[in-house]
Amino acid sequence: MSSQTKRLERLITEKNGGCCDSDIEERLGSLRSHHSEVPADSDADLTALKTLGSETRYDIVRLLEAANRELCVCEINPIVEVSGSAVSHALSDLYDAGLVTRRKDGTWRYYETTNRAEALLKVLDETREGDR
Amino acid sequence: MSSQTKRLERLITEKNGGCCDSDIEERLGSLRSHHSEVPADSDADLTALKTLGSETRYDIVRLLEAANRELCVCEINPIVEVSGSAVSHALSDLYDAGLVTRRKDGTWRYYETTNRAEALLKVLDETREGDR
DNA sequence: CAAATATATGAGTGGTTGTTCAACTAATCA
DNA sequence: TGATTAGTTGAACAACCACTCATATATTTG
Repeated sequence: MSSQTKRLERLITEKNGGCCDSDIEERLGSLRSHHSEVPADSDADLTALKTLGSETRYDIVRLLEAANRELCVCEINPIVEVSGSAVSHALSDLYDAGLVTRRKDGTWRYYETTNRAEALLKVLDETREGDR
Repeated sequence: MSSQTKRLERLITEKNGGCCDSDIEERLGSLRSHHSEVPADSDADLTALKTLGSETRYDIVRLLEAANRELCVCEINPIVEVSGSAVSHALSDLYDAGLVTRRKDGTWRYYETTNRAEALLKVLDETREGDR
């Protein structure tokens, strides 16, 4: 028995007044089944969170959301304090992560937030310091 | 004039048929004001996103959410595939980020998701591949 | 077609992050 | 008090990330 399950045995013993092997298996099985409920494409979730969780990219998405319309790269560039190249990298990452859409118009490129990005920002606004 | 604003001048010229310095200033001012709407504690947002955006920590929060009750560290340890120390680090980070609560009971430590964490997971579930 | 422009992409690099190992604290119990 | 146990913390290090610079692509214009 691993040291991990020994601790669990002790917890069950203390709580239930006793513990046999099947109790441990049952508890572990229950926890594992919870764990397997993790959505199939949790990778997409992780990418979205990771991508939005960097200052430059977060700033850009906030700007797009506040503007409430698609913005040209040349409108974003002068506002964000990194090189044009960094903005381009950031927008590309955001696009790959499903957080912005892209539209070409001649030599201009327009970006706009997706529902997912907007929903995430909304939740952040709504749960600010209102934690349990 | 910076190269950044030259591009913007060209965009306004093409779209409006003309562009003077005040047009550029007006557009820049508008964009800057949008940008300043970024919530005061965007740091907390960034921390939350960054913290939830790592596989181990995301897994733990998903487990806590699915269990729908507080879990002891010794219940989390056998499920997640990293060392107990890594789980402890992860839980500590999640706590600092406002994504889980902590409760001590003798030598045991119980963790549970916060509203913020639950709300974020819910949005991820609701916006999965339903992007615009 | 050549020049200019808007943006994208790749390589390189310093800084950040997630993990493990070892040492530590706090609580229980003999 | 000493031993045991649950969990935390710090140091160290490999892996990863975000930036800049240089270069490339695609579109428009002369």
